Amino acid sequence: MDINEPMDCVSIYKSLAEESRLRILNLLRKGPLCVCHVQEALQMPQPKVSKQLAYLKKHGLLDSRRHNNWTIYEIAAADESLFAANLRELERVFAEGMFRDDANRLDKLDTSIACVQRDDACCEGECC
Amino acid sequence: MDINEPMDCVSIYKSLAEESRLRILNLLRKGPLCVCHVQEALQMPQPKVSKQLAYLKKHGLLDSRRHNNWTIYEIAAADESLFAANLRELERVFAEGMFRDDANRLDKLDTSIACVQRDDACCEGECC
DNA sequence: ACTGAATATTCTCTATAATGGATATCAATG
DNA sequence: CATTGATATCCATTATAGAGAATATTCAGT
Repeated sequence: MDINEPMDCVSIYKSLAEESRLRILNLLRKGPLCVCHVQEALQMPQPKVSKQLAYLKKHGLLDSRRHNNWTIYEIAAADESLFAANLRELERVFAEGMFRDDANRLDKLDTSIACVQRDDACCEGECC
Repeated sequence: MDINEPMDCVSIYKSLAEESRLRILNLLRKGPLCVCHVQEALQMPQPKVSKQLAYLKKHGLLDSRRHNNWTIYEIAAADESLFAANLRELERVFAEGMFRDDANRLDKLDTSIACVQRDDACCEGECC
């Protein structure tokens, strides 16, 4: 993602200027996730999560791939861009404890029966 | 400016998520300016410039001081913050030529009769 | 085909913020 | 004290985006 136009910058900043989207980035920085896990960790209604994920993808911050019934989202590769720089900064902010509750809920999901051992566990371990 | 709350991050990103505000930061990165010079360089209506400057000050990105009739705005000191990091990144983006026309108009103002030699020149050289 | 789970889209409502024009304030000067 | 230039605020309008509910789509398995 290369920055030439003002709109590129504005688009990135707009994408980052919403709390639920920052919370999503906080979750995804550790690795890809399916929508349902983001929904669980954020404790938000599914349409809202889906819409914000779509927003971030539309603006180039996320990639997604379909895996059976699940859509796996992950942070888009973004070396040397304004977005990459902000990811590094946010990493620092997140590490200081912002959105810790979300991260804790996600951690429980990752190692819990609900994700790993249920027969409807998604992605066969790829995303959890 | 220390970042602890999500709103701090969101507020900074919102502040940066508008083209005219980025154009203002591009002008101010070289030093303080009064409103009229920003207005000249951006070729925007005075109320719009004034409002965006007020917005940036309200959200902690700018400081201002009164000097006779003029209000001098400058970028707020922001070491070690998310804003500081983005200033560094924007410096790079601006240096690549974004908003070059604004910078050129400002350069003309800085060395022109209109600013330096007229008897209503502001700030006695402090800001131009 | 039908079902159910996962995800996406649509709709309406609401809140926020930007725009443009007019006007108000404020400080210096005549 | 009236005026002028510089700046700030107000108002009405418009545009954008988030919220919440309902519905649609997609896919695997039966």
